[in-house]
Amino acid sequence: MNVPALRSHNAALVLDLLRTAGEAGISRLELAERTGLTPQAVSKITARLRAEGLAAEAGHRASTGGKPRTVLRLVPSAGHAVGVHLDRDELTTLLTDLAGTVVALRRRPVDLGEGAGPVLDAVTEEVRALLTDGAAGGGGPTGAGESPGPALGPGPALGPGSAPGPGPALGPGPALGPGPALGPGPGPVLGPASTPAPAPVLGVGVAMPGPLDHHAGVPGRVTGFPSWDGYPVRDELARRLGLPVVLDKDTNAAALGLALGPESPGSFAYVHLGTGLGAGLVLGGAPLRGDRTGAGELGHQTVQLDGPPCGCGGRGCLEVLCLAAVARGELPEAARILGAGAANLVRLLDIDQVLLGGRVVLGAPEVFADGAREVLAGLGLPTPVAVASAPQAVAVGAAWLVLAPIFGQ
Amino acid sequence: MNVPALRSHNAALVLDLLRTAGEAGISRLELAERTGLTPQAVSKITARLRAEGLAAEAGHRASTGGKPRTVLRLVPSAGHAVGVHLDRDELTTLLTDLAGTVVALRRRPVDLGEGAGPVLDAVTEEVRALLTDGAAGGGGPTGAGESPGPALGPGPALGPGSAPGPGPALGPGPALGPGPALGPGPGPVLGPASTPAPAPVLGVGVAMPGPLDHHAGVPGRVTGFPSWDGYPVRDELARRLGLPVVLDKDTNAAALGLALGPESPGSFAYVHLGTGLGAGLVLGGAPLRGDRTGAGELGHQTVQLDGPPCGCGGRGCLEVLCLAAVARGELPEAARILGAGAANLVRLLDIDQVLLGGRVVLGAPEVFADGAREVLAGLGLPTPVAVASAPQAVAVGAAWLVLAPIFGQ
DNA sequence: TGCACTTTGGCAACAGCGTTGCTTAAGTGA
DNA sequence: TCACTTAAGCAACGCTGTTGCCAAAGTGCA
Repeated sequence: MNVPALRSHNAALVLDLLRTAGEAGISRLELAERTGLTPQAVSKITARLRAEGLAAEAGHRASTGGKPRTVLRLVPSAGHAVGVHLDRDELTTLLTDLAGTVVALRRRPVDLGEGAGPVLDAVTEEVRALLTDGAAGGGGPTGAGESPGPALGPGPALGPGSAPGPGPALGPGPALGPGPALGPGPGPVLGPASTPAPAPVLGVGVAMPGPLDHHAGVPGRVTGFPSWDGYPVRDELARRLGLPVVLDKDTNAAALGLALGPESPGSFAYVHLGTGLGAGLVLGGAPLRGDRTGAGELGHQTVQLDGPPCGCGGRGCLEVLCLAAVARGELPEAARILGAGAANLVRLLDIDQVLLGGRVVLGAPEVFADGAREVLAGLGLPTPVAVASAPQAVAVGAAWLVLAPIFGQ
Repeated sequence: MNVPALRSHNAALVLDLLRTAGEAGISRLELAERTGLTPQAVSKITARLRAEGLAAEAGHRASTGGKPRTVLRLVPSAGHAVGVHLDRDELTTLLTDLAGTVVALRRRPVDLGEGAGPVLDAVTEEVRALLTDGAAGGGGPTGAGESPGPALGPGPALGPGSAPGPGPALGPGPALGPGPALGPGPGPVLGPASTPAPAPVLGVGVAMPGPLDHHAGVPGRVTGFPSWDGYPVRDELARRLGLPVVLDKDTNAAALGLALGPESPGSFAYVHLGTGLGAGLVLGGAPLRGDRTGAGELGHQTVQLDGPPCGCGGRGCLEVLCLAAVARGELPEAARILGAGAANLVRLLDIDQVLLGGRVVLGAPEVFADGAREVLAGLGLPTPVAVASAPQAVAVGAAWLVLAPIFGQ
């Protein structure tokens, strides 16, 4: 790591603390404590962030006998990201601001079986529509002046992005390079930017079912739709939209979104029961992808030695047992089986929480949550179980694929 | 991260590359390529490392039409670590150099049931004996002059250690702080140190069964021996030996040692079948501990819904089924069950290799390896299965608990 | 009302990081 | 012998976070 990388690193550190502080904000001295940097260093860094339009002062704390601390906040409208959830039968596209708040949302049916070409046509249409229609207002509740809608196109790069590391591979297309920072630039530095430039769209995150090559942006095996295997989704979409594109598995994206959202525990599993059964794992705050983005293949865990055969070649796979129970209408039994799978995760990975999601779960959230809770309690595990209720959790997570690197995640 | 932390970080980066290069060594330009730093920066960093006695020049590569590259190597004898494996019925202590090579080894029976006091007496005795008897020679095959044996005692600190981060908690006792570096210091910088100071022992790593609080250095629950629960093993041992002590679960330590040893894949699971069944997980090169050091609890994975009851409150736990088969003398069946557990790991975590170890496995290594291999192959998983044959794998891993932070791991 | 005290946060000088530009060292090949 | 190539050190430099100092903006007591 060299000195510019150090600068990016610390800026991302501060930016992430601003993000997690949310609307409550955070003072310079708190930032210094949390980062381990000196107050003076934090002052310099936040001054740069304010000049770039990413942070703003927002009131003061009560005095404790001296000068009151100035509260700083992230300016969510300083950038936007597109999240695309490409499910087997539905396409969800949405636009979020820097804080991950959904600004605009579109949904339409789609059939992955039609093949990559027609489906990517649909994605392109939806994203274009989102960026022209949905681009009105949407500024956060900062009160520091509404910004105009996000501007389509590459635009200047935002924040730290040049540090070599395991971040998602962005590109080709317009790269998120070091370059000059976004916003009003180093011109008028005083206070909130008087005439903020249109906040650019930083990129497009795409979440798809099945394992894929996350770095190359190529699906590996979309079960049931072999025509997608190896299709260069990322490069093709980046070419069409003129924006950086990141690709990841649906459950991984959902887990990322939940990890960076509010009230996220350090380690948790997002268990998704929809047309299939999968999990997204977040360990110590970081999503676990695996070298082949294959991590989280919960559906084909053997939980019944010599049980009923599964299409994967195994026997007694969790997915088969669980979905069979669902098909029989025995939801409590399905919940019990799902609970056993969740308990295995909790014990193996020492995680703090289980989040359930997916269409089947959302059809009877309490049944599944209670069923899983009961299994865990029976094993003496106090791990809380909750339902991730937002139906667009995956699409929001897809947008976080773009946003996360800005915050050093 | 501040500037001194940056310096430590890059030094650790270079040191780790020197370590992995082993006896073959690595040139400055290769280091520059691999770290992303400029050749000049690498020159400065390696000059410091040579001045500290941690690295040395060792010959030249063949010329490719210009000045031949100078090969640099780690000086393994520049530091030593003690590894302690405290098993239920046996105590293994060993001394390694910086490269993790075992320099001296002691073994003796012990009974954890006697309680912490008497057992720690034994550990103290063994470590003292190791450091006085085993301290003769043992310098690596560097050919750069044999160093005298390791010197007991705190001595000056070695390498980077002040960076705040998730490294193992060392201490209290003599801290591995920033302080001046080990070796001849910035006096005579030319060539290999002419009269190297005795290489100090950097600390003691202890591996024990069962989950424990890794940061506090306190065992949580040593199954069958409740008298250990909550005993301050780390602090007590650090006080007696006057050395920093790090504590971890046995399987985690073994996995760490295997991860940092030669020929380690990026992600693997070390599956240990001895008096119990557990696993150490290494994902992307980093060991997974979990917040409560509970990760790797493979033994109580449910693989037979509604199967035979287990002492843990569950039914159909992998450990119960597997050990029952062993007790019946049906080793191939035990291997098949173990293979199913390993397959679950491979699929869930997208790992590259399965390493088997532990007393039961070592009693019939081929039976278990073949049995597990067969299960994986039947599921279409090409993941290689190997046996970690060294009986002191856990003790070596314990020593790596001390060494790993030096290399930024 | 006035003054001492506390706390925040910016300005300026500074040490030290990796980088850049250049030079020297040490080989190959015609 | 000489031109060329490659490796690696020296010196100057830009920029990082740090340190020392001081102004700003509050509280609290006389």
